Amino acid sequence: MRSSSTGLMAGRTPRSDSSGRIIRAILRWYAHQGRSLPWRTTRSAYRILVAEIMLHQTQVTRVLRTYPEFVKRFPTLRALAAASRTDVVIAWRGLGYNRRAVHLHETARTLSLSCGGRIPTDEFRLRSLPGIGRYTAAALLVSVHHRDLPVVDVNVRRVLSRIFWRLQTTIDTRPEREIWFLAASLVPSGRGYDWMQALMDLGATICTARAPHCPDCPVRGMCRSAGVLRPSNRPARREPSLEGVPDRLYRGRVVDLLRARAGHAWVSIDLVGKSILGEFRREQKSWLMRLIHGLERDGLVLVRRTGAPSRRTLIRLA
DNA sequence: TAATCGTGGTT
DNA sequence: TAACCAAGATT
Repeated sequence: MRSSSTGLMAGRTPRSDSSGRIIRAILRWYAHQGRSLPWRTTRSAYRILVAEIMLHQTQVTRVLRTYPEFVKRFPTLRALAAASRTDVVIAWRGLGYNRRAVHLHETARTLSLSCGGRIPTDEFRLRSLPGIGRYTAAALLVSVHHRDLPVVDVNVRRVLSRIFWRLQTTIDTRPEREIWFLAASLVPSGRGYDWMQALMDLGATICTARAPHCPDCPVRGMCRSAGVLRPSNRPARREPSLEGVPDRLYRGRVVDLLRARAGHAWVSIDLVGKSILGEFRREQKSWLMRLIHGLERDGLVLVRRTGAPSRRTLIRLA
């Protein structure tokens, strides 16, 4: 039975009468227009875990470039656990958010020690793992065990917000908790997996953030925001930067440099500074050290100081 | 709960 | 180029 008739949405969500039609229309669309992705055809919980972590805040097209090679290099959870962190970070190249590689590696080691190499079926055990939060725990339970649970990511939040509320601009969404509540009432029984994938595909290809393609949408006739969303003019937030280049980009450059020199042991921070800045001036040293200590905190690099007389600071991948 | 953190690509 | 964006996590 479709959830539209369960009464769970009483008084809280608009159009509860038509949600069944909306669900069916989206599932039908997904059956024909859904994307074909490698982590949708595997039965391996490990491979699904890798994909989910890689997909955090990362476009599918970018994950597609790295994922196949990564799971070929580390075909099982145990293989990943047995690898060195350096090798895992190197294989992570091109994905960004390098801390995710550290977290994934930690998770692999934890699970192969304590859970016999199995992915937990318990939400709270999953969420105790580094880098796994509410979204990822739910996504894993749905993808691996085909549980009928709500899963809310940025796509689902955007799509459901637009369908069920009449929004003004493309950046508007309803609050997180409202969407989780609504999402829980929509999951079609026995089809939670398809439903999750369908919503994400719709959000990624039709109901996109900046320029939704409403005419192509399977629920254009039932969506409260279809055709009415205006672009927004919200001012952007400033971020710390050195001469216009945000710090976060330099972080990535430091890791890239170390990746390229893997096996060459330690690199002095003067060389690091020169490499990423071109010219490394004395007054930039404290800035660079702050950057490097951040990487150290994240478990990405090791820092070592040599004694007198040279007193240099050296770093390498952890 | 909202703000912050954090990469790399696109527009 | 600056602003925006992408299968979030954390505090």
